Amino acid sequence: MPGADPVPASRLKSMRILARDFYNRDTITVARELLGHVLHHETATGPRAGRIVEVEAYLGLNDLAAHASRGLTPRTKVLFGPPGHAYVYLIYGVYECLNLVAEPDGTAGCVLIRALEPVTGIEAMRQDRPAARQLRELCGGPGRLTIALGISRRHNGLDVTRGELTVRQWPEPWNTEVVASPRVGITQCADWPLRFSVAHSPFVSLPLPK
DNA sequence: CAATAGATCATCT
DNA sequence: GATGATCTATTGC
Repeated sequence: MPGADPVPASRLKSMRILARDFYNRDTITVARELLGHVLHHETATGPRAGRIVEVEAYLGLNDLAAHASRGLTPRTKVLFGPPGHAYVYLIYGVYECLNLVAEPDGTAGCVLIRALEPVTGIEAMRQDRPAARQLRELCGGPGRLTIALGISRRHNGLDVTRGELTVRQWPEPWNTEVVASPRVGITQCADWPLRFSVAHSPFVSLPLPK
């Protein structure tokens, strides 16, 4: 059996959960400040968690790359709702992507979680992602990390300030260099630098920011 | 290492 | 009926 998790379950539970005020701000601030904190899913078979190292901000009506730019529809309802909730959608009929809703109730905005540094439940993640040969591939990509953590559309609309899916504050002070670069895989607003990643982290997804 | 094709379906036109 | 906020395997340089 390989090495133990960097963050054991007991330590995970002692970390404070980010409260709704954290998310009740402009989307870009929320996106940048999410870096370094820990996405935690308490599954039926135990905790799985990873430190957030890469995100993208998706704005409101003026951001044509954002689902919310089409206005209020059944799908985008959660994006226009209160902050601190999960927005999970199916992409290309195959993968699921996790976003965290920002901005006050009534204003759209969300942060796509793009990559994690795995810290808890690594063996369980590997079982669900056999294609990942390297640790860096386990949660390096929005579709990959949802599989690794067991997150799916059944989490859409969930409150992430309590319950099975939360974000926990990294306990130590952390000075990190944040890199801003264009978002991945979009055609509209393709030059807006709304992808934020931890400089020099080996867990950031491809293509690497410039 | 870079480019690309195929998988597959909810959502909106 | 077209279109993706992607991943993987495969091909080609």
